[in-house]
Amino acid sequence: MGELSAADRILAAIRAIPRGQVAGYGEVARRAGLPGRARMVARLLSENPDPRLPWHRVLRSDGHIAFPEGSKGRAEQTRRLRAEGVWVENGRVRGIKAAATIDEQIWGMPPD
DNA sequence: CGCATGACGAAAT
DNA sequence: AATTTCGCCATGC
Repeated sequence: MGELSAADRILAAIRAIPRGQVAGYGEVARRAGLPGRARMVARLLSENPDPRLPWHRVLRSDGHIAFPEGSKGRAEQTRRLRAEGVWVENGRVRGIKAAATIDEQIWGMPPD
């Protein structure tokens, strides 16, 4: 039977992040069965050609967007996340821990 | 093989 | 809480 490559498992883990939610690079790596390989996740994303991949849902472990301030990527990622109802402020996603508020559980989206 | 690079992480400061 | 330091992993030269 065909074994999935590490890259395929990482991509699958990224695609598995639900809309409106986020995950850290290292977190994605662990979910793909590759603990300690956050940088591999980052490398794959940097070279990913698939526009369908929800790359914007992947952040640093501290909730920060990896792209530098003022960069196009930072702006685009912020835009995409907000479009899914994620609260982003100063290149930082809030609610990493308290991700599930009552409203999110009921409406699948944080309150206005 | 050694060294630099990078969409990283955890701990120390 | 923000930065710096150091560790890790995959690649490319």
